[in-house]
Amino acid sequence: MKAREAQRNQQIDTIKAVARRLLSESGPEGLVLRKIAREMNQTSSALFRYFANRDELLTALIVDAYNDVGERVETSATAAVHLTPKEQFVAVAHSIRNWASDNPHLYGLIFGTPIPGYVAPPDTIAAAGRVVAVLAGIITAVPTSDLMQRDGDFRAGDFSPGVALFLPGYSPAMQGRALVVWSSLFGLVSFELFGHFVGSVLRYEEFFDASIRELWTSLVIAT
Amino acid sequence: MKAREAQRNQQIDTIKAVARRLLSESGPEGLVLRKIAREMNQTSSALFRYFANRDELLTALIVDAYNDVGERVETSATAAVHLTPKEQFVAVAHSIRNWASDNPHLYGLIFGTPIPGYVAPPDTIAAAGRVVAVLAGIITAVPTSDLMQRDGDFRAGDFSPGVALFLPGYSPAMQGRALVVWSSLFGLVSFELFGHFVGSVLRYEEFFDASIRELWTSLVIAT
DNA sequence: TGTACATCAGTGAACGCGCGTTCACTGATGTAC
DNA sequence: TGTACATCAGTGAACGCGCGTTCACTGATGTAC
Repeated sequence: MKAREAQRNQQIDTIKAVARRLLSESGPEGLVLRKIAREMNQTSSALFRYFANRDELLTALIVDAYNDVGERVETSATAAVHLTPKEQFVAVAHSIRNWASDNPHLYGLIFGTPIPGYVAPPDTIAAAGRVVAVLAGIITAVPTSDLMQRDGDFRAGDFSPGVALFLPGYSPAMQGRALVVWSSLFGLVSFELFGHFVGSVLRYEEFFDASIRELWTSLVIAT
Repeated sequence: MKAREAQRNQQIDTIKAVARRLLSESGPEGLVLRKIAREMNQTSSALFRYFANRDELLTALIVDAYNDVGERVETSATAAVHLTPKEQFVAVAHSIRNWASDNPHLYGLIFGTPIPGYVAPPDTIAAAGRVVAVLAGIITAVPTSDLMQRDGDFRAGDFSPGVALFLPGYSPAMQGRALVVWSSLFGLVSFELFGHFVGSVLRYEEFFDASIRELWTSLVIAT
């Protein structure tokens, strides 16, 4: 029972690894079961012992991807815990960007255009929350007196309990700004990865670093 | 010559219209030449009179999409020309968001995950510049004394002549902030459209409005 | 400890399907004198 | 204005290909007494 189960798990890992490589080479439509089987010197029908169908494999890859960024982000946050919140934020932002450029195909899978007809299962949602939790945690570490007080145009009631879960007790304005910073961070990564900065930005990493610091200033009072 | 040419153009338009519908229903991989032909009650080989191959049709759709947002943005900017720069920016931002939610499949095509192996032809680049030009134009309309003076972490030389073309004579910090605002705007739209705000945001349009105003404050001195 | 039985991994053939693209062709529409 | 010729749109058959998934099967690995 032990040996068989271990071998089974290893087989699943191999399938996913090959699938990831195909994905990176030719995108979601290049993710072809028969190709995977061929690369493993197996019959395509053998794959159905491990995944009921193509969609199930795709889902596994997506969940893995979320957990992969999640882990990377958590690690970098832990390593930066002795730094100022701002530097923690910068470190975490870079870890997201690095993960994205190490795994552009996976990044595209989870932060790019959704695959039509594909519906994310609950697993995905839990895994997706890890990055958000880390980012919210950093904001939580900022002394309340340092936080931006201005209310801006965010009014109460614009948000659901979702944000409040991560930033309980914070003003709607603060929650709103946090959401903006969160999505802006991914907007920067997407624009770089998807080629929209070509011709406009030269040294991407430096630009990203400065941009992230710029975003942070919308959360705290200028020092 | 006249009649035949007109009919030809109309035929091209029909093909593209059907292609867009298929795209919206089942994404890029649902864009199948034989399906298009079937819907037009034609043979699939007839399509090759109008597009040399599938890629050429895709390119046409992409260029059209860029021009479509471009036009929409230019129209809304013209209509808002009598307003303050901030309100112009807000108006233009909403026009982008509205276009995106009217044409989510086209938005995904140009601002989502790039199609692997597909290389954008120069036509695309020119068309893509229209939105950028409008956004830069609004910044240009702000009196210099109202612009954010702080340099932040943006240093000279981080950018290529690309930005300078749209914002000539502005400080690297200002150019950098403009790039951040630009990508953040699309980050907000993408997160909303691609489902990453589900559970966190309730009233999307209000949230977007407030977010855009928040972004603007990074460009101008608080009033 | 050895044997009978159950479980599981992988095979190989097949089903039914759809795709992009080519090519020789027909027939209608336009052009030139 | 009428006729000969050229251009173009669309046809239909075919090429070569690959796909996801099913199913009856073999043979090896584990389990229970």
